[in-house]
Amino acid sequence: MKITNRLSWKYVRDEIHHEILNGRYGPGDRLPRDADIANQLNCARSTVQRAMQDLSDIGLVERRRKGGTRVHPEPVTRATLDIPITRHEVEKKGARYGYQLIKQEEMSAPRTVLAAFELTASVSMLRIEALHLSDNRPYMLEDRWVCLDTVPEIRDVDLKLQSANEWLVLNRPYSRCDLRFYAISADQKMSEMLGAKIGDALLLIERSTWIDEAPITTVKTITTPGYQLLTSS
Amino acid sequence: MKITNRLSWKYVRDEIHHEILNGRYGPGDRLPRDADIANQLNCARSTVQRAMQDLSDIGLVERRRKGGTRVHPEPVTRATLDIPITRHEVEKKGARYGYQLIKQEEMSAPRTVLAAFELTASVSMLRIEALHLSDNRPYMLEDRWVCLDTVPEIRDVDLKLQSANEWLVLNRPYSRCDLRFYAISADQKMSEMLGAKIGDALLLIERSTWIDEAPITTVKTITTPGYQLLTSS
DNA sequence: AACGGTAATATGTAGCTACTTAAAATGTCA
DNA sequence: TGACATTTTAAGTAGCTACATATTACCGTT
Repeated sequence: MKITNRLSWKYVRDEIHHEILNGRYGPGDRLPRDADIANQLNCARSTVQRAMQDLSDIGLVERRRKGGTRVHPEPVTRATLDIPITRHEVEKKGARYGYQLIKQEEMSAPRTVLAAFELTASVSMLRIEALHLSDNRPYMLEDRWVCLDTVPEIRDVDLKLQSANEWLVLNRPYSRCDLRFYAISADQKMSEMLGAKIGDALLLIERSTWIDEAPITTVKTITTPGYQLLTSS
Repeated sequence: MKITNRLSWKYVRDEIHHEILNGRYGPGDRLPRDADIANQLNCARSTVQRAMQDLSDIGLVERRRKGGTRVHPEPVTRATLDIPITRHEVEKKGARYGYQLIKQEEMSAPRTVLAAFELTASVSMLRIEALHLSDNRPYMLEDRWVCLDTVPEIRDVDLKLQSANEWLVLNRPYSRCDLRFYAISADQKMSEMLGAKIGDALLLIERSTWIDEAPITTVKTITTPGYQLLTSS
C-alpha cells in the first residue's frame, strides 16, 4: 500500500512551469521563495532548487541571490542543436557514406581565418578541402583549416582514408566551440563540387574550436541545396 | 585562516573534463564509478553526481544506471541557440526598431502548415505577414500562421501596433518548439520586401510552437542577405 | 537628498543518509 | 544451449543540515 508520495523535482518543475504557462505568473513577475514553494508543495527546498535550476537553464526564469526568482522578462527561444560527425549523420539516414579528399596543403593562415580565432599574428595551418558523399552523391563540402601548432599530429594522419572531421572530433576534444550559420549563393566551384546550379542558395555552417586558449580548427561546411538543420529535442 | 578546502562540483566537473581532454579517457571508455571518483577526490558522491550530470547534459559522457559512465562514443557538437524577440534583437544592436504589418487574414490552413504541426484535419488560422525594420531598413520578413482554436484572443490584438512575434512570446508561452534552418533564394516578392536582389541567398528560420498538444503558431522568418545566426555561449 | 556602511535574506553549494530504479550480470531450468 | 528469473550494482532522487555568497534593503551620517 506504499504509494510514492514523494514528489520528484521534475514534477515540481512542471508544476511551476504550468503556473507560468497558465498565466498565473507573467514575464517579469516574481515567484515565491524556494522555501515557500517547498512548504506549499510539501517537499524539501533542495527539490525546489533543482526544479528551479532547470527552469533557469532553459531560460524560462531568472534567479539571483537575495533577488529571488522571476519569470524571464525578455523570453527567448532557446534551442539545442546537435551536430554529429558527418559520417554518422549520413549513416543514420540509411545511406552509404563516402568521402573524398580534394586538397591538402600547409600554408600560412589568411586574415579571415585568423579573425575566426581572434588571432593577430599569422600561424602555420593545414588547409583541407574535402567532399562528403551520401550514396555516392555529394552531401557536404568542407573547407577546413587546422592549426599545426596545436595539432601537429594531423600531419601524420592519412586524410585520404579518414576525414579530418572525424579524426579531429575523435582525437581532439575541444573546450570551446563557436558556431555560425548563414546562407550563400553557390559559385562556380561549389556548384561543380556539390552538383548544384550556380546561384543556388546553400546553408553554410561555420565552426571554430579551441582547446583552452589554443585554436584547433575552423571549418566551413557547405551543404547541398535543400539541406535543413533541425533542433534535437 | 579558514581556506575553502571544499571542492565545488564545477571543479570536479572540470577535473573530469580535463582527463577526457587530455586523452586519459577516449570515446567509449568507461569512467570510474561516482563513488570511487568521490573517494579519490575526497568529496561527496553527490558532488560527483552533479558534475557528471552536467557533463552528460553537454553530451560529453553517457550515463546509465548500473552501466556506469562512459565517454560518449559518437561525440556530437552540441550548441545552444538563443532566439530573442526581434525587437530586442534589433535594439540590442543599438538600432531603432520598426515594424510593418503587411497582411492579416483568417483562412483555412494549407497543407504545408498542417504538416508543420503534424495535423491532418484542416483548422482555421490567422495568417500574418509582417516586416521588421532596423533603422528603417528591412531586417526580417515574417510569414506566420496562428491557430485560432488555440489562441482566439489574437483576433482582438491590434497587430499594426505590436508584432505577433512579440505578443505571442509575451502572452503565449509554449511547451514545445521545433526549429528548422535552411537557405532559400530570394524570389520577386522577397527581394522587394527585403531590399535584396532576386536570387540572393537568404537564411530562413522556421519555428513551430505548441502548448501541450495544441498548436500555437508556425512562422517562417526570412532574413536579409548576410544575416548570421550565432551560438550564444 | 546623496552617500556609505551594515544587516537581512534568498539562492547556491557541499555533505550526509536513505531509498529507488534501471539494467547488467549471474544463475537456473528446460 | 537458450530462455527466463533473480541478484547485484551504479546511477538517480529526496530529504535534511550547515554554511557561502551575492544582493537588496535599511539606516545613519553628512
